[in-house]
Amino acid sequence: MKSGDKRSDCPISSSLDIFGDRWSLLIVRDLMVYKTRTYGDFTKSAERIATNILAKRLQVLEDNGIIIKLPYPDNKVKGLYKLSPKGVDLIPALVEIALWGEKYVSNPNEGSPFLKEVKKNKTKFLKNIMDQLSADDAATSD
Amino acid sequence: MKSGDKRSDCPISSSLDIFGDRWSLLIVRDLMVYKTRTYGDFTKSAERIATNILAKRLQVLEDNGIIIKLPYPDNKVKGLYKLSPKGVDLIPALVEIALWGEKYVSNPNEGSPFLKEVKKNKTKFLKNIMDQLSADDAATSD
DNA sequence: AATATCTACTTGCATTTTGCAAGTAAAAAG
DNA sequence: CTTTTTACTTGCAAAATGCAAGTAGATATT
Repeated sequence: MKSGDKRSDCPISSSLDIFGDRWSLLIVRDLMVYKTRTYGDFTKSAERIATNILAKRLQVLEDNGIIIKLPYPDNKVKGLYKLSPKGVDLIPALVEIALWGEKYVSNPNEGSPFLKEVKKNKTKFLKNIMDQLSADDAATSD
Repeated sequence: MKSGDKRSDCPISSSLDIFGDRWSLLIVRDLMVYKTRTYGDFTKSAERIATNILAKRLQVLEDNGIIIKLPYPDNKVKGLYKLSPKGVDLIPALVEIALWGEKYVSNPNEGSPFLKEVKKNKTKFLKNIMDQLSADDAATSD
């Protein structure tokens, strides 16, 4: 988990060194669904992450260039987190995990509208959402 | 990590409740690459998992129906682990994680032959490897 | 048959991570 | 000027991780 210690050169292993825990990908999920989030927003998600864990995960994700912290417009206390391009590129993996989870471990009667779209046309869904999040990137960088 | 406690109904969250740690998906990776492994084989992988952790992860993965433990032919000590169909279905997620890792956190000069194939034709690669592992399923179940 | 070795674990213990509850400091709102 | 909101930090108990060593039964060796 600390930056610098890679267990091996395997890309899967190196990836898991960064986000192989129970929380990191949920943060990415929230940023995929909502585009931007404040610290407080994250604490309100269904899984109820503890604030100390949240702070650490946000730091690791930021250190690894997966998320970006921006100042909140006209407010010096709040911050706004969003996915970087590197973070946006995690969406295909996230979607595959979601599909697996829905198939094998989810309540059958609560299919999310998101996953319904994914199953209708995965390629189209990915292009749409990734383009959208990338467009936000371009917008905020000027 | 214990069976039974789901943090929420989100399929991503529920999936991570099972394999959201630094080791589980490496076990799945080894079974994807090598088809079958003994306990000792796993301990020889590059990341050098400790034997107590390995035993626990194998148990959790077996409890969750992701891997299957078979007797080793003509040997009462050894066991042979392999992916179940549910485990085989994790391969698309694993491949996306590998692609992300190769793009962002891997040594640029060591592209695996596996990933080269994936990048040439992802759909074909997935079909081939998943069919192959499923065929092994059918063979061992009679 | 006796012994050594191999295989799959288990156990003990130190370290690290997680999780909960409470606290804090600065900005914003009233 | 006081209260509230926001983003954290801190202290501490519990759980997970990691290392090293131990064990028990099957297998190979002499």
